[in-house]
Amino acid sequence: MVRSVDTPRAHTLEEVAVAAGVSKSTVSRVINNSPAVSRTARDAVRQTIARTGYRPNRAARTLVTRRTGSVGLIVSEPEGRVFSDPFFASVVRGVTDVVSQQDIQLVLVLANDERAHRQVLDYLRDGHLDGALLISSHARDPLPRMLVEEALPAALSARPVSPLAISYVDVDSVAGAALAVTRLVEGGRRRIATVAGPQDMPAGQDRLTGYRQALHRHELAVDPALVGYGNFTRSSGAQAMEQILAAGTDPPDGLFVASDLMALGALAVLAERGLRVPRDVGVVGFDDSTAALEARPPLTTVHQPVEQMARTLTLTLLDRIADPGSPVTARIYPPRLVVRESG
Amino acid sequence: MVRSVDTPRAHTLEEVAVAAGVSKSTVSRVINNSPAVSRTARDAVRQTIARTGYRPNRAARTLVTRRTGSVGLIVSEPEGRVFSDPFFASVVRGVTDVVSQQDIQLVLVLANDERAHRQVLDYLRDGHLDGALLISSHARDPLPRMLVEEALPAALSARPVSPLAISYVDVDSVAGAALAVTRLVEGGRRRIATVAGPQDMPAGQDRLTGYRQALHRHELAVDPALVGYGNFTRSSGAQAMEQILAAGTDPPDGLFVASDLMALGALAVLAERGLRVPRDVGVVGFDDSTAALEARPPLTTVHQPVEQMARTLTLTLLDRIADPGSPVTARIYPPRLVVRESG
DNA sequence: TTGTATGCGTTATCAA
DNA sequence: TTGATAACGCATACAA
Repeated sequence: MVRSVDTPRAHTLEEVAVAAGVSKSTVSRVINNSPAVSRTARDAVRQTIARTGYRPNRAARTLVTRRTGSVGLIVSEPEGRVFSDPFFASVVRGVTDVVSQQDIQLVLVLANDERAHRQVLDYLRDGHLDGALLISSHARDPLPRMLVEEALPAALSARPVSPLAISYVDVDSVAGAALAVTRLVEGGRRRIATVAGPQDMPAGQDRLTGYRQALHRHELAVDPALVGYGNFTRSSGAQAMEQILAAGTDPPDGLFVASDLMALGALAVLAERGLRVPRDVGVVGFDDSTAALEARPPLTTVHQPVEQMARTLTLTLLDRIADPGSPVTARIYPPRLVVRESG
Repeated sequence: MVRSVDTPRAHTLEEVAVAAGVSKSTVSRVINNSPAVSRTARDAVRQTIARTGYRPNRAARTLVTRRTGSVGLIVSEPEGRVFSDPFFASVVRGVTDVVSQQDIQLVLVLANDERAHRQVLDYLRDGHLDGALLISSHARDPLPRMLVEEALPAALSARPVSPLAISYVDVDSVAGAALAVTRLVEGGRRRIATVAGPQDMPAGQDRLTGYRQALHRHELAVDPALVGYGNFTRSSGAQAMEQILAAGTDPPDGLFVASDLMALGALAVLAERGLRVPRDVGVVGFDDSTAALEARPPLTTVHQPVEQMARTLTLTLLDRIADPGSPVTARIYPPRLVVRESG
């Protein structure tokens, strides 16, 4: 960082070599941490690099190593719904955290349609991207399978819909939902409704499954009228809630909402109807990030350590890029209840 | 796209040249649309390219042209608050729309601290990035000035705090806010409150200014008790609203909220307090995107064509990258009221 | 442990 | 209008 004023900045490896009195090869070795360099040579090179502020040319390096040092963040979701989701914010933080420390670039790619899917594959095949991080893919998203078939380095931010030889991280949504509903039951609630997620996504399916499991386990009936469906957005949560309130004879005394954002929508509707939380209705949600904290009243939630998951996911991908033979891994995070006051 | 099965894929310019029976130079010229190529040569090359599925190597090209074909999306905001803002989603859509059509990569960079700021500058200086798109910078964000000082290609998503020789797009927030308040006045409201934005951001300042202007123009007093401040997040909107309701003797009969997300927070508080919109309180907000559509009840808003602005912004940057001598431009979009039902 | 020489795939210069 | 040829900056096989 410190470099004397009269030292001209070195722009190439060769300039560093000359200044340090060694060959280009030696400089290259030092930069790439080759062990086959003498202490004295290494020190000399390191010093001149520091003094001259030299930084390697990425393109030149890529040309010979066939590595770009950049990975794609592929948002494979129709019309960027993901973006306004706090879940996404956490993912980005986790990913950039890992990536920026290793001087790797994160390339943002929106892949909504067929054409965009092909583009992603081309990018990987052409070596513009070393690997791909896939965010929030729907059941019918063909991208994960395409990536596996072409053996391109990739990792998913959630369990793939059908079994696939691809690494991913996820939370145990079944257990999480069951945990939420159990808490409501143990709090004395008997008419427990749920605002469920989309049933073409594992996260949506699993949370509904967990809800059902918990009810069965406590010998409570599953009333279809108490189940509404949303697509993880705030407004869809509100709609589902309205539907539940309209359909039922009695309003529910407990509510499990399958996502953060939907919880906000559902809470707004409850407030509108004059239903107090948790006096009238106990609510437990899923916690993607801070939205749950903003909920009014504060919401008891099943916590998802999204940022940490994203870090793990990124490291997994980088491993795989470095060593294509590394095994496929699946990391399932256990659920944890964060009790605030509601529910 | 169509290419016969027995045609081996061409990976280099040279392979294409051989297959087409011309020299590398000619192939290069065709690819770069040089006019100095005969029709016959051009056709031959184009055909073989299509047949072999050849695509140029980005790194090799970058090495000689000094252009990476990628621009940075710099999110210079503490702790990615921007991410959960629908404003950001629209920006990303607009930017990717332009960028993907030109086969330019979008590199996502979170620049929260000093260190990250330097990194952005380094990236640009080192030529890893051809230019930078800056999102939502605060008053004390030094990045815009740093970019200008080093003459690095950049564009801002909003008017810079202090005058700077840098291109940007923005909406006329003063006029927009005035438009909103005027509508409330003309609807017969007299005690008009505002949930204002942060006063260290132009968007926050201007909207408060517009609010004041409109009140003055209609000879209504500005009551400090009717002004609350948020930071553009949903929860801060709720807090500001609570503060206003707590402070005042009478509740307001009109409300102007300086942002989309804050409006949702404010509406939730009104609902909680049993204040009906628009019966008790007329509300007009600012429309960053879809959040306003999700507002319950539907909100009359001052519309910001964020996606289009982002497209313009991107094109501006690309122009500047192509021709560094191109003039600095500022595009201010006029406000437009989208009447839904409230207000 | 070090240095020399070659090649990565393009674009650009120059001569033909 | 075309083609040889020389960079671009780096990593690496090989020789020393």
